[in-house]
Amino acid sequence: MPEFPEVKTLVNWLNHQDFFSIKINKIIFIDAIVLKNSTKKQFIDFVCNETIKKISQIGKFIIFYLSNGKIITIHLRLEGKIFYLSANEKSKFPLVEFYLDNDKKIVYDDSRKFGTINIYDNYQKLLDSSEIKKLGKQPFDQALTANYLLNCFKNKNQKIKTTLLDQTIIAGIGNIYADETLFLCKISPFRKAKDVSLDECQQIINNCRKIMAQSIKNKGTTVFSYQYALNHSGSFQKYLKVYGRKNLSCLRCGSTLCWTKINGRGTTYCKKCQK
DNA sequence: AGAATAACCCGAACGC
DNA sequence: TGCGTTCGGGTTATTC
Repeated sequence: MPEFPEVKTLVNWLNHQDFFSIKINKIIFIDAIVLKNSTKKQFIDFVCNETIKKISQIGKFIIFYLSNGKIITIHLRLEGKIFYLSANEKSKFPLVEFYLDNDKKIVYDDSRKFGTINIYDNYQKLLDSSEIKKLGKQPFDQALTANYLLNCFKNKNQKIKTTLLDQTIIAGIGNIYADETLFLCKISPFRKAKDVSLDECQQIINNCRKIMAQSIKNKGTTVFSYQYALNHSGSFQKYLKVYGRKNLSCLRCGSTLCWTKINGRGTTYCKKCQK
């Protein structure tokens, strides 16, 4: 499932493609369920005859800047993908196809149909939108400090695993990197967030950054069907220490890794070395 | 108000 | 082979 490193990998890949400044001629909807703040007609009027100028990322959101100053956001949720294909190629689960003036198309593909696409008239409206405004600090933001985290955690009665998944605190951590970060920090996922110390907050930040940087180098983690482009997968799954290793031995102490659900999320951890 | 849970969705994996 | 059931996962809405 795409988290910050996987979205980063995708955005890097997209920024190396050749569709910039090429006119979008036509939009085909296979299923418009992904449109959250516009109708099909509004979306077509908004996008057609424009070009893509730049692509960036905020947390797990992908931001497309168009030639008219307008903005499209895409959130991949669980299974969303963006492909750049020849006009006559077909992806497996296309929902929206953007046909360009070069006989190619950009496809939003999503077997689960969980992803979201929103449009904004300008950058300020994006920043003021409910989906972006509430986001917390991004993993590599200088403003993500131990004191910031401690302050966010101090009244949280939730388990730390749940709190790490809260996008209003750190924007970009998902289930894989939450489990991996807690393992590296030797913190039990069951600990209450308010009981995490300042020093541990710093460790969470350091280890989260370390592991995400490694993942980005390896073009993300491929589990389930993640790929950042058609037939391009990441390889960071080879380096995961707990996620997906239920019942295997802990790489640090050798005891058997446990698996449980914490607020509905699968959680893998080492009972012996995570306190 | 804060926290837990249900709902969204459907392919894949599993059970019979 | 084929049908039915279960599961998962990010986020929001709903319930507790």
